[in-house]
Amino acid sequence: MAGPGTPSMKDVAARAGVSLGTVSNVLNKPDRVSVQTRDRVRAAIEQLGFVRNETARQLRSGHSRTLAYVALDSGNPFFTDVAEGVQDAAEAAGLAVFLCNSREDGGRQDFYLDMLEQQRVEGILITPTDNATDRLDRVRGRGIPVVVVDRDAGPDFCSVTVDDVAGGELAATHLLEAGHRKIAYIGGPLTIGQAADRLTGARKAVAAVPGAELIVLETAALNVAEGRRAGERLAGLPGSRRPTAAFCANDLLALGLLQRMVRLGLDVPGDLAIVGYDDIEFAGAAAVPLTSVSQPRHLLGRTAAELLLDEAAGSGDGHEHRQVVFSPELVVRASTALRATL
Amino acid sequence: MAGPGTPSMKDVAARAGVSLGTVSNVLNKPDRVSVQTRDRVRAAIEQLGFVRNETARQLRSGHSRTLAYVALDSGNPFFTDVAEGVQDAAEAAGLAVFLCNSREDGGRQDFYLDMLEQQRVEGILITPTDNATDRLDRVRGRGIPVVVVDRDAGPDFCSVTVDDVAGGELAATHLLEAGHRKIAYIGGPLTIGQAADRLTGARKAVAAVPGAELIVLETAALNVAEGRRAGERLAGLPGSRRPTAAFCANDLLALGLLQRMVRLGLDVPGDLAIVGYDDIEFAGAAAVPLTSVSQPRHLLGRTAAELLLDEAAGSGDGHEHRQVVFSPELVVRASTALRATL
DNA sequence: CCGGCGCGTTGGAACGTTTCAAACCGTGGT
DNA sequence: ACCACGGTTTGAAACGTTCCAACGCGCCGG
Repeated sequence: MAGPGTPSMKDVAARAGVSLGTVSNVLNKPDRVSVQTRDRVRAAIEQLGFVRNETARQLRSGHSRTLAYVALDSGNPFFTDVAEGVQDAAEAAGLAVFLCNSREDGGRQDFYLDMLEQQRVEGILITPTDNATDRLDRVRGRGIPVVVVDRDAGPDFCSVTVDDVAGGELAATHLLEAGHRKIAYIGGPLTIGQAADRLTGARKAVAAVPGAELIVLETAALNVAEGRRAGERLAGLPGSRRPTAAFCANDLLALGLLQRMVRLGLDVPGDLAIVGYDDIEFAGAAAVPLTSVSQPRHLLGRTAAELLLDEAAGSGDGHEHRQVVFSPELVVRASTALRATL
Repeated sequence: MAGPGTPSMKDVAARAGVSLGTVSNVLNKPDRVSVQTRDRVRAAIEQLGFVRNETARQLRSGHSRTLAYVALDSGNPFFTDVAEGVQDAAEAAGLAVFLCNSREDGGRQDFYLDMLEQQRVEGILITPTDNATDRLDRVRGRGIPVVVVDRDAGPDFCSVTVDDVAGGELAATHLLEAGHRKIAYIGGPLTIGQAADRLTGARKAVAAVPGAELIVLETAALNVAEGRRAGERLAGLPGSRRPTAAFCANDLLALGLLQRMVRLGLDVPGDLAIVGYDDIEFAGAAAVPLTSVSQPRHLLGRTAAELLLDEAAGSGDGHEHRQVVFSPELVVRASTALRATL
C-alpha cells in the first residue's frame, strides 16, 4: 500500500518509459504518436487504472466541459422532462450537467448561481424564480452565457419558451367548440407570467364567440390543494352561475379539481368538463383521463442546451440572442369528451 | 477591454498591494490577517468582481467539495424527493451535488460513473440499475466512497434502504384487518428486489390469517400501463375467484389499476380496495385517494449523504460500513375505507 | 544591547494537466 | 559528406489556487 493515491499521467509516463507530453498526446491526439508508443502507453494506463483528472484539465485548458440547469421545482415532472432534454443535448456534446433545484426560493437560486460561477461552468440554463434579470445580468457580465428556459427575459437573453397565449386559446377554443358557453379559468397568482398569459389566450378565444363568458377564479398557487379549493368554490356557486367547463392553468390544479368533483358526486365531463395544462404523466392516469395542453418539454430542454452551446462557442463574435418560441398542442382525453360520444 | 477574462487572486493581490499568499489568507483564515490588510483586500475583491476558481482550489487542495447522486429515474417523484434530501445535506456541508439520471440504463449509468470519476467527486450516492456491484467495487477501488440508496448491496457497502418486507406486511395486514380474505398482489418483475420483498411481506401477513389467500399477478414493469393491464386481468376473473382487495408494488401500478376499475364502472373501495406503495404526491390526488405505504424519502437521501460524508471523512481509518434500514409507514386514505365508514 | 518571541506577511513549490517550441532521428536529395 | 525534412518525442511553462517554511519587525525580559 505504498503507492500514491491515484495514478497521474506522470506515473503512466514513467511506467511506459516515455515523457509526460507523449502521454498527453496519446490521450488527445493519438495520430501524432507512433503506433508502438501508443500501445505501450495505453497498456500502462490500463495497468495502473489511470483516470483523467478533469479538474486539472479544466484548469489548464480553461474549459470546464460542464453546464448547469437551475430548475424551479424538480418535483414537477415538467422540469424533470426538460432536464432530461438538457442532459441528452449535453451528453451528445460530451458535457457534464449540474442539475440544481431552486425550489422557487430566490435565496437558494442565488446560492446555486454563486456555486456555479465558482465552478466556472461553461454556461447556465435557468428557469428563474422572480424577475431576477439583474442577477442574471451580473452572471453574464462575468462571461458566463445564460439561457432562460420557460420564461421570457427580454431581447438581451437567449430564451426558449412555449407560447402560453396560444395554449390558453387552444384550450378555450376546444371547450367552446364542444358547446360550452360558461367557462371558468382557474389559475394564479396572476403575477406569474404563465398564469397570466394562459388567461389572456383564453380571454381572446372567448371574446370571439358571442354569448360566451369567462369566469376567472384566481388561485394562490398552482398545486393540487388549490385545485381542490377551487372545486369547492365552483360547487358552491348557484346552478345558474356555475360554469359547465373549467380550464386550469396547470395539471396539478386540474387533478385537484377533478378529485373534488368526483368526491362531491359530480360527473366529469358531464357536469363539468376540465382542461389542464402541461400534460404531465399523471394527467393520462387520472380517474377521468385529463384533456391537457402539452408542451414539448424534452425539446425545450434540448433546444435550450443547444442555444447555450452556440452562445458559448460563438462567444465574443457577434452572437445573436434568440428567443425560440414553441407551440403547444392539445391532447384530448375523456375529461372533455362530448356527451354524445360517451 | 484590455483586461484579462476573469480576475484571479493575483490581480486582487496586485490591486491591494499585497502578496498572493495574503489574499489566500484573507479568503481562508481571515483571523491571521491584520484588519487593515483584510479590508484592503476585500475592497479589491469587491472592485474587481473576483470569484474564486473552484477548479483550481480542487486541484491544489485535493478536495472537490462535490458529490453525486446517480438516480434511477428522475421522472419518478420518489427519486426527486430523495435527491432533495441529498441536496439539503450537501448544502449544509457546503458541497455541490451532481445529479445524474441513469434512466435504468446500465450504459448511461456507466457513462456517468466514468464522468464522476474524472471529476474526482468526493463520493457517489447511487441507486444502481442491476447488480452492478462489481462496477461499484471498481469505483470504490479508486478511492471514491460509494453509498447505495434504496438497494441492498451487501456488507461491503454503506447503504440506506427501507424495509420492504415490513412494508408489504403492513399493507397486507391493513387489508386483512379490514376483513379482506382474497387479496391480489400486483407487481413485478419479481427479479426486482423491491417487488420480491414486498411480496414476501404480504405473504407473511396472509399466512398468519387462516382462510386468507394471496393471488399473485406478476407484471412486466412498475408503471401505469401495467396497472391498467392488471385491472383488466382482475376484471376478467370470475366473481368467485376475484379478490376484494389489491396490494400494488408501487403507486403507478395502483393508479393504473384504479383508473381501469373506475372506467369499468367498479367501485373503489366497494368492489376492490387498493393499497399502493411509495405514497407519491399523486396518490393523495387520485380520484379515490390512495392508501399507500410511505417511505421517508427525504430522510433517505439525507441519511445517505451523511453516511457518505462520514465515509469520506474517516477514509482510511476504520470506517465501518453501515446498512441503515428505515421503516415504512402506512398512510390510510379512501381507497381502503371500510364500507361502514363511508 | 542582545536574544527570543509572535504576529503579519512573503515567496515559491506543488497539484495534474495542456500546449508549444525545440530537440531528435532516420531518410532522401544534392 | 551535408542539408533539409517530416514524423516523433521531449522539456518546460502555464493555468489559479493552497500550503508552508522563512522572513521582517516591534517588543519584552534579561
